[in-house]
Amino acid sequence: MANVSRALTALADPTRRTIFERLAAHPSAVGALARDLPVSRPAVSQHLKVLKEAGLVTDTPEGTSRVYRIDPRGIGAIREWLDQFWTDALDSFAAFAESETKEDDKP
Amino acid sequence: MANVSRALTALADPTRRTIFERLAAHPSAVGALARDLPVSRPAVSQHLKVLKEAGLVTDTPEGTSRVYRIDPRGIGAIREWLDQFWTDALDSFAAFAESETKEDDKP
DNA sequence: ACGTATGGTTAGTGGTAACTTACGGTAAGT
DNA sequence: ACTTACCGTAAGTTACCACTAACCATACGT
Repeated sequence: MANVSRALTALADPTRRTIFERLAAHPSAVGALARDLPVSRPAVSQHLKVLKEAGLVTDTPEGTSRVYRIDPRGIGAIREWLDQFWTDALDSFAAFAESETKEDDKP
Repeated sequence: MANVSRALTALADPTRRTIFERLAAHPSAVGALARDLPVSRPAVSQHLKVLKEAGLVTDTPEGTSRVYRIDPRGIGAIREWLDQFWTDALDSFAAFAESETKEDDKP
């Protein structure tokens, strides 16, 4: 719940979403990410820190480099949070839609 | 995709998440929401505008009032976006975890 | 031991977004 | 017609966030 808050704020930034999608394709190091992005390397490093604190990515030291990969638990937390409303929203919306169509039947 | 971007940025704000969760429980008007929130009524109105543009809520004029309800399509868009990485992330993470345990077997 | 390569951290700055106050607009009741 | 209730919009202020520049730390190769 509290982690969902940070996860959503983390994914709200377009640059962080790009980094996240890129890591979903294949794990990468900071420099490799910065080379293909229009921002500097420190910026990428800061974004990765936010993503890591949100539980969305994990880092592993690999020699002198540092490889970042996606942490499925972060995505899972958001999914669970969304599913909390999913069925209720569908039911509520279906009931509303039905009442609307009934409204149209009025003479 | 472009809508997912706005949906995520919309849900990133804590106040908007509160409004969203409250609407998930039961549809409400602007004034009713503002009465139970620590922000002014125009603030709630602005937040609802953002949520509406993100496809997360819908509004219906009801007499002099205006009732807001959740739009399931917004949640669905985020779910689909997440599912795009869900399986890949699980596979990638499982492979990484396995390689790590193999690493532990080394003498 | 020294140099190189790769990353993380801090200070400072520009832009953006959330909030309040004030105003205008529409619908129902008298 | 006037009043009341409900809502949206505009302008302005404040706070926060993303970014760059500069610096420090760590691991590999010679």
